[in-house]
Amino acid sequence: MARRQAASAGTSANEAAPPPEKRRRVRIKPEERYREFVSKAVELFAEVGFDAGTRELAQRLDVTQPLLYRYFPSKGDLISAVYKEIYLDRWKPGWSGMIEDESEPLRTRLQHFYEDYTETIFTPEWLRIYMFAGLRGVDINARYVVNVETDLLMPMARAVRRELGLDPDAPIRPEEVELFWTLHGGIFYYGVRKVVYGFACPIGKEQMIANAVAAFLDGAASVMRGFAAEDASAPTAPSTRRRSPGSRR
Amino acid sequence: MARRQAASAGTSANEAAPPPEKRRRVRIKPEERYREFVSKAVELFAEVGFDAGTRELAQRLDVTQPLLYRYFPSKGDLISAVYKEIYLDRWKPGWSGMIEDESEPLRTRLQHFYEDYTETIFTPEWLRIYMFAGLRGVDINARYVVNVETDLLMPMARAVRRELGLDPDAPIRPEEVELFWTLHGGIFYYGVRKVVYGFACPIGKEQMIANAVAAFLDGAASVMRGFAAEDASAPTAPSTRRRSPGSRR
DNA sequence: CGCATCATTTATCGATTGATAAATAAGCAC
DNA sequence: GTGCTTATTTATCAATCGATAAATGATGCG
Repeated sequence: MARRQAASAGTSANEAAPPPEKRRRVRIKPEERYREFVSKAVELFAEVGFDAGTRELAQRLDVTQPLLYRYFPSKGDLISAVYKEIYLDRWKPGWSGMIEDESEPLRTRLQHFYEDYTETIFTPEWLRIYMFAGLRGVDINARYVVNVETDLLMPMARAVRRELGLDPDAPIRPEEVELFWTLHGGIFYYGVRKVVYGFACPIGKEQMIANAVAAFLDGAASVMRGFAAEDASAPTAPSTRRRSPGSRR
Repeated sequence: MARRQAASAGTSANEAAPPPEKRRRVRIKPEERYREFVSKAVELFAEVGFDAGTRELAQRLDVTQPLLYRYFPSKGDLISAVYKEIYLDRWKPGWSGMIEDESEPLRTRLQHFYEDYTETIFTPEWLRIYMFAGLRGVDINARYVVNVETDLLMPMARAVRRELGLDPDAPIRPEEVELFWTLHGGIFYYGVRKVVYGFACPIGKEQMIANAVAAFLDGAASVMRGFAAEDASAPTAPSTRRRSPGSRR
């Protein structure tokens, strides 16, 4: 917790930094600089968090700190650019189609989807920035979570319904979405343990996905059949608060 | 991102803080002060993160900032005390017994356990400090994760084995632990979405647990029977790398 | 080559940080 | 009440933060 101590143990003459070291000043196209900045900012913020200093970022870029303010009016704007890079640019629109495309069996589709999805998010950059952003209280994570529901979990729910011979176009119940969240969250948390907490997971990613999907699909079937039975017995007012098969009390 | 601006728009005479406001100075027993400090530090660090200032903490305690350094040699020691409060003091040793006690059906036990466990961890303080600590890279989360495995997940694995008529004393395979992690992580992530990301979960905690446990127990049964079959066909070298029933490739 | 543009650097400000030393006073023992 | 212990405050330091203004020089165009 001690402050960074004086780097060189030389004469602490109180004035004049030891190595003035004329800087080498190269000019680079603005667009390329911008990309450099955002890329390194993603890396730095993922390591340290959004409290990382602009001076440290400039040092990693081999540039002076005020130059950052030519490209980003404030540190907040730099952070917004980082958000965009992680949340928007790395999202693949093909994922929802991948889940609903019926040319392969459901289990295989989910396996392939989650292998691809986790290849995107199981990196220190993605996971750590996602967690840092969530803790900062910005609404971005809440919005991302909405995307996950509409573009990933609801397609999954429809796919499972087709598999079970249930109506895929009937409105998806909140309980169903929540059920798929447990699969999604379980897989997500594997990445957090491995990548963020540095925990040595003894099982490979593919095998973990295979087991999770297998167990989930088996178990979800009966639960979702239960949901459908409830809907059939009371077809009106389909959304609000009703018992689920496993719930007591 | 702008720095905190001058609180009062009065005369910025450059010197002399506007309200000297003699402080009221009450003496409190050291032990009680210590508890006060840790308690408020938990609250503050959970909100802001461990970069929260010692002055802000002192202000919330209605005390001056240097007083903190009489109780904690450095800010790092304060953080350690916060860790202890969250990770150690809030862990209930009875949980593992709760899972393995066979006086109730397994599904009921898991339901009750997770209701109790989530009552402990589904608070802003617990979840946010857990995430902040994990991102700081301290080993505490990795150690906590070991505790979860040995005291929660492995008891669950044994319980399910008994349920299925399998040998509960045979060594638990890594694949099995990993399988229970998906249940645990799925439930955990519900709390993160709700408490940390502020996402409005449409389903109550109890109902979500009920559905997750029901789906998982159904699905886990077949997967774990598959594990046992593999063990039976090759009883030696039980641990390393083998196919699981759901895995392709 | 000379010149203008603008990417980059130097210098610096005011605020805030963790931490230390010394002065002060609240509360208990007598 | 007197006095001692020590919990608490006042004052202050050096480092670091985000941000701004002005000086500088690399590059491309004529």
